Amino acid sequence: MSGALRLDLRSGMALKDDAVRLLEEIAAMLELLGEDKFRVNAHHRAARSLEGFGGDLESLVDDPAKLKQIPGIGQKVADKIVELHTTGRIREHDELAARVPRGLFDVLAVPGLGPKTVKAMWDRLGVESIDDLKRIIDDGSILTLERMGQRSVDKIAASLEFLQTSAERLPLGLALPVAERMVEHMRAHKSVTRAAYAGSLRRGRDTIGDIDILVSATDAAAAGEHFRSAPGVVAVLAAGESKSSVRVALDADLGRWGAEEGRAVQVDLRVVPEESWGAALMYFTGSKEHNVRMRERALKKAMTLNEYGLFAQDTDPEPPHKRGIAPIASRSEEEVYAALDLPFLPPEIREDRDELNAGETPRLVECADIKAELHAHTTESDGRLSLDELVQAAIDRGFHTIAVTDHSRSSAQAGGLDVDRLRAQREQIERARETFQGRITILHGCEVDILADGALDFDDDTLAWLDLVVASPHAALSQDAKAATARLIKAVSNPFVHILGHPTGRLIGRRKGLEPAMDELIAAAVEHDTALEINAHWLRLDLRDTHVRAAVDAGATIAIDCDVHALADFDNLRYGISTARRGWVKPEHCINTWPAHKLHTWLART
DNA sequence: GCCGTTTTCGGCCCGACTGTTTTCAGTCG
Repeated sequence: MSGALRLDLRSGMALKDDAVRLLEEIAAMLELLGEDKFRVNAHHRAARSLEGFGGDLESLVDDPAKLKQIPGIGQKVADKIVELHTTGRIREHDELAARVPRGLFDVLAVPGLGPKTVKAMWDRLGVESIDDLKRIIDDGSILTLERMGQRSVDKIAASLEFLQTSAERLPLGLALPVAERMVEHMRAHKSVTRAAYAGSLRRGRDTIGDIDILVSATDAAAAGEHFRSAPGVVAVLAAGESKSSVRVALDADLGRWGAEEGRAVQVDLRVVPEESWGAALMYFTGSKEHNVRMRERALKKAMTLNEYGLFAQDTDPEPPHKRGIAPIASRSEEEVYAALDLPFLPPEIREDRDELNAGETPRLVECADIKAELHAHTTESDGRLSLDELVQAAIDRGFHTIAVTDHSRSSAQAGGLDVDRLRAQREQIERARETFQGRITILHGCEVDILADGALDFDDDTLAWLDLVVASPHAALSQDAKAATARLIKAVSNPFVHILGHPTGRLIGRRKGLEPAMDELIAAAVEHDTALEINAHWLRLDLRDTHVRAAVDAGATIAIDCDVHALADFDNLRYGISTARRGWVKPEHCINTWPAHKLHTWLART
């Protein structure tokens, strides 16, 4: 196959996704073959760094020097990415794959099994798949391995069971309520002085692997016991002095998400002394990569950082907190950052994406900044709120503007409006404007379908007549990257379109959505002054964080909208805000924060 | 394999828990 043809086939995010996967696999295979651990780690790190890279790999591949500017990517990995781009393969990966059975990746994914154990199973017992693992458990031969007793086997068997039900990461919107209940549960205990959730949940990632709960308590043992007996706990995985792990059933409060029944989420508890709260919260909030950077920075300043605090470095191998040494900083995160000559960094940006060079604490957008909802449905299409109910809900939230944006005709399953119904809706809008006069601005908009070829559902006259146009893709969401790029660029280039709604159409864990060349789409949005939406529903969060960062860097305008269909959807704002903050969105970038006059002037620009 | 406000060579973050061990290896975050 020629390079040119291959180039056409590979675009959008495909190259990045493939590179991340192959680099991770190279790392895993090197590890299973017992290769140098620093080389293994370098591949892990390159993959993680690439994953967080928001730009288009495509545009960098012609200039390997630019590839090398991505942290963790040096000459060798850059060469591999170029090789992947031009040939569709990485020779080193092929060679390793010929030596390491693919099924071992599944075995490696079993909680509690790491490379050392899997390698021993493979070398000594010929395990090459999950089925082989089950076989050596059933026939008892697993017990012949070094350091392998019945208790370990029982844990592996339980992990295999767990994998059947909870292999995927959990959407933020399902995890956060569980975490908040657990924090409340811990605060209710008399010995608990502080409680908070940490981890990727506190960083606001769109999905989370497990929930981290941090508490300080006067009686650590009692707090741990209280934790392990919380409502919903279905299994206790670990019960140490300062650390406990449990699994909590998820199906208790899922309501309309019946499909999630039977799932469980792991919740970890750490009990720390009150005086270490800040260092511990920082440590357990992560990310891992951010923490590594922080420790490296501490070392350069002759200090050492752990979850108990920041300490002056010495040569004693015993951890400083066990020797009664007073930390330089530990009580609050602010204190620790300050001692390392850093501004406080909000949890959402702690991803080792250059945040240590921020200079000052960035003023990121907050829920309280949001003064307008610009994407909302009523009973006229597939919403559950009447027009008056919608408007009242917006007033209750202190908004100065609410836009009514029911679906257009092509979204027939959602009761989309044709031109006649849309025109007729204006009468309702006018009546509501009288009813709520002086209390809020009601905009008559529409969420107009972007058809597969990028054409919109209504002609320009109709679009121009509306106060606000949200253009969104709803169908043909599996078209190839090239078609998707052209389609979305055509939409944002339409002078009557104000906002590109849920640009990719992804549904987290369920549907991948479109994969346009994001740099090109962002550039077009900047050129035509079209806002890119962060759809706040926790199943969408679309744009995703890394693309938001790329958009902000390119000078794009952002809209954060709840895509309201029911009253509770307004509460999804927090998830959209998390994603925005992860993308370094400041209030001035986001049209929903603008004062009424500025927003209305911007909308009326055409 | 990456990286450099002490370095282009020689380093590479830190601690808790578990299970199997008479002192520690493996895993996890």
